[in-house]
Amino acid sequence: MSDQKRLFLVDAYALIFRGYYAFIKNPRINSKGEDTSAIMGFMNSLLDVIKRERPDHLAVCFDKGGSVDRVEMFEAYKANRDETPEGIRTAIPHICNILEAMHIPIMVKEGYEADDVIGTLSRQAEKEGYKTFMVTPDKDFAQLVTDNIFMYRPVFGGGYETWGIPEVQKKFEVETPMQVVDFLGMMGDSSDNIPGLPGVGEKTAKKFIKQFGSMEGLLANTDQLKGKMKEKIEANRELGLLSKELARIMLDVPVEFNAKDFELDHPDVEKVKQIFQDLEFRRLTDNFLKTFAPQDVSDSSPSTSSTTEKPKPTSTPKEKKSAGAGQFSLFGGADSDTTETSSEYTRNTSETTSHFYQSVASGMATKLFVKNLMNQTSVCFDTETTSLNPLQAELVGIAFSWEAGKGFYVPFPEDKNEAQELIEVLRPFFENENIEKIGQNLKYDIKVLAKYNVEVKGKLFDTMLAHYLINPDMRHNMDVLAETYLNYTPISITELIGKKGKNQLSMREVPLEKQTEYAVEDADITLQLKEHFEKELGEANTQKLFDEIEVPLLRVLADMELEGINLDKDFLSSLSEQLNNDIANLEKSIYEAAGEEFNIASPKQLGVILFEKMKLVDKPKKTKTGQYSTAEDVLSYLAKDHDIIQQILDYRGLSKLKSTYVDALPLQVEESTGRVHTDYMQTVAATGRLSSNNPNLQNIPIRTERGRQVRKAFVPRNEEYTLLAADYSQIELRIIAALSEEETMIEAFKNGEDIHASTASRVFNVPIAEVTREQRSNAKTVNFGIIYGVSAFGLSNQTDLSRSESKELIETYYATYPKLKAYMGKQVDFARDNGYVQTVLGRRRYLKDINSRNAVVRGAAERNAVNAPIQGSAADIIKIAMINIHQKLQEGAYKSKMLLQVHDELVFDIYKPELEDMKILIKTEMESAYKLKVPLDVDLDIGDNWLEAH
DNA sequence: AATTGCGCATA
DNA sequence: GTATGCGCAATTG
Repeated sequence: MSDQKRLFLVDAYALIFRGYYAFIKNPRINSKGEDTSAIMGFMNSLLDVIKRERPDHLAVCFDKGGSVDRVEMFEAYKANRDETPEGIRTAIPHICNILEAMHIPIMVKEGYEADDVIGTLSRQAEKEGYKTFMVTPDKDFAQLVTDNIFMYRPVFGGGYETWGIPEVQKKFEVETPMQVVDFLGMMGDSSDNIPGLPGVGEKTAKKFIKQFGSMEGLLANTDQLKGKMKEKIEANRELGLLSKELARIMLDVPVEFNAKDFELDHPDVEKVKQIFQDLEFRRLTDNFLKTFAPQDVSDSSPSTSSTTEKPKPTSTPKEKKSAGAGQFSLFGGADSDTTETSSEYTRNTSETTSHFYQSVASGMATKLFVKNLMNQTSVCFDTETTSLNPLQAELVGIAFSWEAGKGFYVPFPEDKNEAQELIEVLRPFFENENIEKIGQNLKYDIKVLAKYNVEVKGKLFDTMLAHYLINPDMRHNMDVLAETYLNYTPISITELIGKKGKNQLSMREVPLEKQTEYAVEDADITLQLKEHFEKELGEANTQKLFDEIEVPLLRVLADMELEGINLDKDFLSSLSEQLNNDIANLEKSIYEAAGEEFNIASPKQLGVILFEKMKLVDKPKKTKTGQYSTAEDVLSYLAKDHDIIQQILDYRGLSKLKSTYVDALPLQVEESTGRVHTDYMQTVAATGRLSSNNPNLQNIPIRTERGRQVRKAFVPRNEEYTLLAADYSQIELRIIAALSEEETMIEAFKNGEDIHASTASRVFNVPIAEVTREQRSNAKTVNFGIIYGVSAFGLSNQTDLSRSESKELIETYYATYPKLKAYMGKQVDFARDNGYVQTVLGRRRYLKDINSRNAVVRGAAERNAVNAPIQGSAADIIKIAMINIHQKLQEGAYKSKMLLQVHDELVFDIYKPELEDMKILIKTEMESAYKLKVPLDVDLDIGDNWLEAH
């Protein structure tokens, strides 16, 4: 560890904003009526940094008067930023006073931004042999990073991450941090109003950086570009260069780094105490005194871990992280869970890690292997197949691992009979109740094995599901997990079988040796991930969710997917013909009205016809890409004045219907079963819902008469069966009523009232019998809106009400249901304090933006805080119902099957003789899945197709 | 052949 | 206002 001096440069406004918004919903106001939120927030961060890092040198940098140079270059620079809030402006003088009393130097330079001051100072310090840490969340600073200059970014939930050169290289895909300027210049930055190059976003910018290295490189080589992109860039040379200059942090601010002045000195304790007292800070005073107590701080500081590392924190991260090993926190006292220790490392791969992977080829060896396998208590396995579609997949091999770094691969013969013989040898393992099976996305393996008539029994541990509960917002690919948690890069599948498309190999064509390396590595890594996640699941609720909901559900979903649903192809093809007719007719009259033929489906061409040729409107609305907007709402508005518009809308509707459903669905019928098998994704929706794809059976039309017809194509297995649809009535509204304990609403549900009419009767103050259709409809819109976190603006867009009428309606609504309002506020407060919200079963959704200083971003997080527990609890409840129903169906050996889930609805193929039993079983299980203060109500419908069963 | 934005289907 | 997935056009590789 070096004993290089460490300088911390704090980006004051960034931390002040963060602090201020942390308290925005319940601001700190002292008895003098001063809003002290910003001061409190900032001081907490500052003390936190000092406590964690014990810098020897520290300064706080402010902006002053904005950047004269930048505004001179570009008038709009930062023009669309909100004005500084009152609470922040008044805080600044106080903060300066405190810093002064703490003997912490304040660096400002009129006409320069803090970025520039920090940039300049960090370079000067570097020359004098310092390591500099720029304390800021702002990504722009990445351009300043060098071997000796780091970003020290606060991350949500407390803690910091350090960005050195490797992090910047990775994050921005650049070779040197300096290229971040080119990158930002190319793609622009809307919050700073850096325009960027038109048509260049993140992807293209990264590509250009790799290809040309810089903005100048790009502009000098536009001859290598083609088409539209070439034109646009050549036409915007100046803009590009300007953008780059705007993005560049200046390094020549007339300030001077004087080591002596920046030394972290002892504060004038009395003076600071006095100021804090005037501001009425109690806890902060304690915190301050502890931070500057002369003794060893790491023992007294509450946030430090109990490990007895030396109190003096270490310097720049240097250690190599070893795969699988616990992370060693490089900043002595820092919280190791949230401090990301970086980084001069290369990631491990199978080439740099010792391992023992072996294939088990001969019959004799296989028998010995299975004998060994059966002695294990917990084994990770992974199937390799010829297809991602489990119904078409043939086994190519199965990898097993039960010890990190070791594993075996059993290759499968191509001959079906021989393969079946081999699986019989392995059957005892899979069907053993006492051996735990570990895997990544086990639903897939279970489905593949089911096709070989093998059932996977015993306890399961799915690393993908585990990670979904631990961190629902991340992706859960094994490759990503391995890199994140094990610092290990597995062999990529493309390395083995090539890019998707023409020359892609089947796994079968890969040499055995490579199959073994790849497959066993997967099993090995998954096993190691399991060990990691097992600990993280520790939280009582999460563990329970995993064991009692997600893992059992995986088997249920596998069965539903294997079952599929019967589709009436003939019906769809006749529907398709009808649609074709109608579309052709519309097409004809549209071309007539327009006077020419064009692609109606192309918004671009359509816009030109409508607004340039026909000039239907004086000043047409444009989209942000500069085209005429032909969006639904714009056109609907014009529809009553122009027949052609209505025809275009009809055309669009019918084409969409035809292409997305009527023509697409029959193509998804699985040849081997003659049925449609959707794939439920258990780990994509952040709220805990399932999603469905290939095909998506959760968005089959129902609202319009025409669209609804598609549902007729979903039919029972045969004449002996009927379809049954069971859906929860108003489940989300019942949940919010129950969780908020809003008695008025709870009573309405208990009495079985029409909840929207009931709401209307109360907010419009009329007897329930006299509620008009319009009143009920408006009440319904608000009821739904509440679940999403309504605004008056949103409501007036959805109803005929004006903005002020909407506002009034919302206020009356809250007055009618005061506890509902209180509940929403509580959720937001909880999120602010804890960084997450949770469902009835403790499923968490983390909301990193809940304290954002951007009002729009923060607002979205607040709506999430209200919506996620509602939507997520509903998802929890139906999952419980599915598991219980599935179990009952198995226990009773019923022929009836559960086929589909559509968020609040379950669809079954019912064997007619079982119908009465099923009605009772399904309704009972769904209504009793979870006990709330409001009864759950389920509607059942039966029919010869999905439309009738509704 | 793959990515992006738009528009639109569901709960 | 929440949560998704998919088809098409447009644009490039």
